[in-house]
Amino acid sequence: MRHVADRAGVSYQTVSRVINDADGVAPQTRERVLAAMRDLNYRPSVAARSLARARTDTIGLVLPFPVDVTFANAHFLQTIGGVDRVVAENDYSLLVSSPDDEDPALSAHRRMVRRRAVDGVIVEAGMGDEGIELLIEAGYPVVAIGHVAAAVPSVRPDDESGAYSATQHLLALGHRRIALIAGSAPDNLAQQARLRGCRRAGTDAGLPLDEDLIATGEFSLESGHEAAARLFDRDVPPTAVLAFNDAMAIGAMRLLRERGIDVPREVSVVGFDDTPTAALLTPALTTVRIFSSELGQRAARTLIGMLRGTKVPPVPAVLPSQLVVRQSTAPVPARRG
Amino acid sequence: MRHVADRAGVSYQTVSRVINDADGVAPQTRERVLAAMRDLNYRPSVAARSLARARTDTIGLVLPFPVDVTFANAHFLQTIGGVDRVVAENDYSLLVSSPDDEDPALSAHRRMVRRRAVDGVIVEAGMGDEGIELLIEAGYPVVAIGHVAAAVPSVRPDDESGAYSATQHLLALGHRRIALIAGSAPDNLAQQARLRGCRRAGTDAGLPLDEDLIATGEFSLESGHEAAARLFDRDVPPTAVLAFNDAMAIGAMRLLRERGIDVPREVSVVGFDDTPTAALLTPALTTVRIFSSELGQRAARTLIGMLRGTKVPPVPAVLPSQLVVRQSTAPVPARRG
DNA sequence: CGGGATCGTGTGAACGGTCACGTGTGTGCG
DNA sequence: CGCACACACGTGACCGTTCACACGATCCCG
Repeated sequence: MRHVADRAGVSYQTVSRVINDADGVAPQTRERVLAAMRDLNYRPSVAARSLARARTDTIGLVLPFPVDVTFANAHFLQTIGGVDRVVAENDYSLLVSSPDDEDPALSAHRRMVRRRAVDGVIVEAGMGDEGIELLIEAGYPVVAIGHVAAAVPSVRPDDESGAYSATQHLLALGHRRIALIAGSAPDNLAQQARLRGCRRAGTDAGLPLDEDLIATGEFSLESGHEAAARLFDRDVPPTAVLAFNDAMAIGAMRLLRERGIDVPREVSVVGFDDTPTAALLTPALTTVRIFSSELGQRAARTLIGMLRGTKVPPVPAVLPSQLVVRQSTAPVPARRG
Repeated sequence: MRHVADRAGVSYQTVSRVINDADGVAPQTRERVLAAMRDLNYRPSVAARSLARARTDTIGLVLPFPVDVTFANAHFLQTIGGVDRVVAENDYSLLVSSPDDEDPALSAHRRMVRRRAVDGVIVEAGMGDEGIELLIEAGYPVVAIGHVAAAVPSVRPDDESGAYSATQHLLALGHRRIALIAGSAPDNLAQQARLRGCRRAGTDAGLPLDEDLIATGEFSLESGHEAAARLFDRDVPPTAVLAFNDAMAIGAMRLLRERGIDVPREVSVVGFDDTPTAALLTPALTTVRIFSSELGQRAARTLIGMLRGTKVPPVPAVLPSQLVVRQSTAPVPARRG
């Protein structure tokens, strides 16, 4: 309905100029056009615009899990919050796609590819990389958040060194029986990096970790609770627990409280992520901070940069992680008997 | 690049037919076209398609808060999870827009309107209705989730009766000093409905609520904790607490535990929403179930129905809420002294 | 006082699809 | 054996923008 708009005197390409505030349009003409647009309550059509410009100003976000489970994880919550902010600041829209039940590994990507509706895609690493390959084949610029093997730019926390320093911290406090509550997907790269960090800290200190003390959970509070239950049912229970996210650490703390085991006097607990609630617990949780929101922001900025023509090499940007020592860790209690 | 596709023998409108699997195309031709599409790795352009069809097959979702705070609320998590599922099932895409800091009440809606990129909009009620009006003026079909005054179809839980039955439950257990932990936005309609329900339960029983025992929070665990602290600092503390969401109820329970007050023996606690974790607490939380996911699904279905031509009157669909009695409520302890 | 920049605006052709038709085959029927 | 009709496919126009140009004024300067 642009011929309606040029009822305001001029011909409709001039209106286009005004909209894209290109130069080469007289101030008064501009005013006239703007007024007409306002009067007629005119909104340009993105469809036509993106057809002509061959871009949509929309970026896609593919989630590793259904919306309700993805966002239940505080880390994803934060990263995606960061993405959203940057995306909005730069006047892009955000199109989300989440996997369905039938094909968790690929459906979200596939849906994103099928309709050519976005300029680029941010993917939260979670499952394998086949989905990412799909997107690349389809010609999308892609940046990943988290640990991926695919040859795309990515941003991720330094999982290994985070795990390393957390373990080191516990070792320094005298702990020898350190339990891990890891994730249950052995092929997850972030998971592997963290395990590597833990083990390396052990061997570096000449005190290798007890592999029997590795339990797994689903990154939920409940699964942390259950994993802790298994660990503390053992004949010789651990004196410290390092969980691979805060939710599981909180679950473990809950179990310890139920069993009347004091944290940190009897058992130390360390989390991962530094969720907002970590600081508010009693005792406040010692945890590895990974700057989730920054991760998301950085990913979004990288992608937008790529869309604007910046060449970005397909290497991961690694953001440092940082151990935040609070009240849930303490020296190992003196051995009795 | 459709002329590339009809390298496969036919002329490019036939390809269009194949894509939209319209009838009137010979099976073998169809096969030939499909093969060609596959060979050339062809994907139709949504832009062109939506230009020609005057629809985008995308629905917009406007959030009441930034992504990270919206999804931190379990209720929103569930509703939007429901929306997402239905949207995906019906082959629509989901475009999300969240408010920025400058103009929380309108920016998300405005951004949605500016680019005419969606066929219809689902809005999570939160702030006022001006944003919704904006969308209506722009000509969008809109359906709201939650309590709104605007003349649009909406789906919402029965807040009033939920609050009513929760209060009634506490009264029936003999509680007389019932504290409320409400939200802090007095003009929120859901909030008002819940308060109305509580009060009505009181007056119906001839035992009006003590208005002094109404504290407010921000629907977070921490704010529930703080509100409870204020309530239990009083000379004559309440014997029951009804929080307007589960997170605040959990916060209250945490405070009570810190103070050595047993739930439910000494104080009963009731939540609202029936978050998945509510059942997993110890003691398991008595709470008002509001079927959040169904709310979202229903909203999405309604909107999609509207997009397909169904006329939907601008009245709210009210889903019943239902009190789930678990272990956090018990008869008021016998008065001592 | 005329000619080349420069500025403001109009022109035509895409962009990649869909849709309402029109046309050429093959089939069934009288 | 010829007619009507269904079916398969091609034709042209259009959806609402942007873009590279062409064009006519205006301006500056020699």
